Amino acid sequence: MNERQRYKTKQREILLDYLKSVPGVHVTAGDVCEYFRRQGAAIGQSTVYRRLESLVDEGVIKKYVATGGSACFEYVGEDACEGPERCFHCKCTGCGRLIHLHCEDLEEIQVHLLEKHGFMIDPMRTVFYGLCEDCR
Amino acid sequence: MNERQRYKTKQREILLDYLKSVPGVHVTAGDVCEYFRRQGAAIGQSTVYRRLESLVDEGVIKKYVATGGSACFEYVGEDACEGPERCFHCKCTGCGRLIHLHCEDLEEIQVHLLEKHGFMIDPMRTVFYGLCEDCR
DNA sequence: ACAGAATTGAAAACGATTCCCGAATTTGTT
DNA sequence: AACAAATTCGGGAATCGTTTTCAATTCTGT
Repeated sequence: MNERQRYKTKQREILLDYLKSVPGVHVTAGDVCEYFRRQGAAIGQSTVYRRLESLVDEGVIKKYVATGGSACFEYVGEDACEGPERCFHCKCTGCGRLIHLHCEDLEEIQVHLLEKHGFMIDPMRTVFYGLCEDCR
Repeated sequence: MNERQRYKTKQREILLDYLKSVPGVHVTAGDVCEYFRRQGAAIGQSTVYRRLESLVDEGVIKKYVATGGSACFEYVGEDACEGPERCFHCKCTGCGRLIHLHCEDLEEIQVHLLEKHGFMIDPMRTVFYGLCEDCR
């Protein structure tokens, strides 16, 4: 529906580069701002927030809820979930690993939620929290 | 270690009474304040926040957190139909509402994730993000 | 009724995030 | 290269939800 164009700007690029450089690490918007401030790089904080949000929309990074604090972001590795729309993610609260799932059965919950509960889930923004195989 | 005494005050009592009167319903601190303001009841907002927090500590109510918006609270009834552990939450990115779901079909995804992917999802921590019926 | 401890409420402080808006940048088109 | 339109930028102000401050009040056990 909403297919407006994305401009690729310097700010967006260095932000993504930074996130890629710290894989598996939770980073807050504040962390990002501070990092770039130290670097002397020019990114306003509003831009940081804006770009983080759009990267989440694109499924390139994941956003996590920090209980009583600021949101955390993390780069979704290259291990390509071909088309982020079709891919779910699980975050292990034990080891912190981010697990990619492309499973057709899981897509049923999208259908189920939509048809039975009228809720249209957004896989790009949704993360399952729990324990991975190793951590149990 | 820290076993300080709790005083039972009028404010604490009417707050808990209110929460008990709306079982299974998500209530924000703001909701509570507004409700009491309408009632003409005397509870300052700081007290609302403080008492909500201590009720959470005591395990009397549950607190739910999601990105973008205020925390929700819910009374954990004695009857408490199979408890909050058996219940999923959907957060509408449109209106910001946090929606409760206890649906047996949804529990299948727990089973599925566990058996097929070895991942043990924690419903208490997991929130589905997307659009609710009204917002689509 | 007393003393000490805990709670209260109003206002201020606070941190995280969003909004505003004029300026700058990017893109596709001549 | 020059242009116009769309998008993004950044700095500060504004907003939101929540916590803190502090003097006054209320609760508890004795």
